[in-house]
Amino acid sequence: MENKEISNAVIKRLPRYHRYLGDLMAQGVERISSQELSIRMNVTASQIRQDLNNFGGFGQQGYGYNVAYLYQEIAKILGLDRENSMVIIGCGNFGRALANYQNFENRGFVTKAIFDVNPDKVGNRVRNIPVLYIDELAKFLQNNDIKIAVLTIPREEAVKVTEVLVDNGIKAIWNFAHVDLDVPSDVVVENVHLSESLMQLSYRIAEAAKNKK
Amino acid sequence: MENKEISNAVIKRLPRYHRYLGDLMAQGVERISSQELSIRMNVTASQIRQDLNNFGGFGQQGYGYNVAYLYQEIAKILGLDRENSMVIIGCGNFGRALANYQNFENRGFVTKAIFDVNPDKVGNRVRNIPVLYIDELAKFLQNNDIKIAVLTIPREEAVKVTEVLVDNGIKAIWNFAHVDLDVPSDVVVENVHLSESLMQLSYRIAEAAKNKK
DNA sequence: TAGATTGTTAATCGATTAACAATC
DNA sequence: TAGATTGTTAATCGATTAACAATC
Repeated sequence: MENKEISNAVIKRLPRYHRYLGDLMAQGVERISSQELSIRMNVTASQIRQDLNNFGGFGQQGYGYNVAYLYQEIAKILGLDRENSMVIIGCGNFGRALANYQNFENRGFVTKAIFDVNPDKVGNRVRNIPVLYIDELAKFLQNNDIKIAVLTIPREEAVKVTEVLVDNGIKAIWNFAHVDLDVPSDVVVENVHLSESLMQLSYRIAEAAKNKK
Repeated sequence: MENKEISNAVIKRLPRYHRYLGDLMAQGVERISSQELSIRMNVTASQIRQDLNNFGGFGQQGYGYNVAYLYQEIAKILGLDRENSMVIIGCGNFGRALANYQNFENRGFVTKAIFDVNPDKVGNRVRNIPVLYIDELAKFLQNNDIKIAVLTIPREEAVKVTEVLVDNGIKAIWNFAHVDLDVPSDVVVENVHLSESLMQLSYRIAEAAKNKK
């Protein structure tokens, strides 16, 4: 009820905590202090404690944090304790690459179908996931409980398909199209703008070159 | 010389300005005020003016900004006015997807070669880009002026290959491997952690579900 | 108990927004 | 010139870091 409104900065850091804790578990580490973890992750111990305390007290004074327990709690916070069914829109190189990525499935992100406009691709399977014709998307969404739609299609198509998705109750979109989608406030969009990421890298190269002079 | 140290928040927004200005150009818009642009981009006009003034005064009082000019200036700031040659390490689904992405080339990011451990893949071509054996990487870097190395390989391999890259003078890494690379301070790394992006989306889904109750 | 380390409050730092004088 | 809008300074807001009392 009383929602403290977690800041975006914190949310972005959660998956990284999850990863480091998973690595620690794999290394057989049982407990860790915010201090030790801060050194490994190259952040401040204060930040770690502040971040975690947004969600509750997971540690114990004088002891630190139990790695396995904290790992599990963060997984819960991130919603990794349930299945997130997905559809991928666009069976191009990217769509197929994502469909083939076993790792997502391990974390509960299961792709149920891939959709494409190209009739030649329809009927194929990618790692046992059926490729369906894009016109069947609306019906598919009505008949299946899909949590996430992944958009790996060009911008114009992405804008059009988003309407179909929203009209058919999709509440989460993972958007690889290079466009800002306009959706109702109860639909969450996570953008992956690869060309923007590449441009940031390019900026830093240019900056480094300038500083050398 | 006097480097004002541009904040990360600003750098992240630059590509988005670039995109919106490109769209405006395509729409035939010649001039735009920070106010108009702020409405389209859903940010404050103040932020736009502050951001741009980190790099110089590109506007004119009483007029606003010339779209084509500002577009070009931001492109320069982002280093898009020169060629950024790349190599892609890993000819899996992702490596091939990136190699096939024509859009990068249009912005000056040209892939010169793809490297892989699998001898079966070596000798093939992806859109005319040769696939070479990973053992030839060091020699290739010595004989070619490569700006960016793109890592689309598993984490353990990524860590190993990074050593080869750094030893052979690579100063920029676009890292798709789910690991934090340890590099000297003059090497810039831009991470694309897809599973972290997906987890953030998952968090927001979980959060929305909680708030509904 | 003494030592360690959390949870949390207070202080600092940085980024965003507001305001307005400068100027086209 | 009058109106519009920038460039920039000042005010506010939020996030990070420091400090320390609580407590295991």
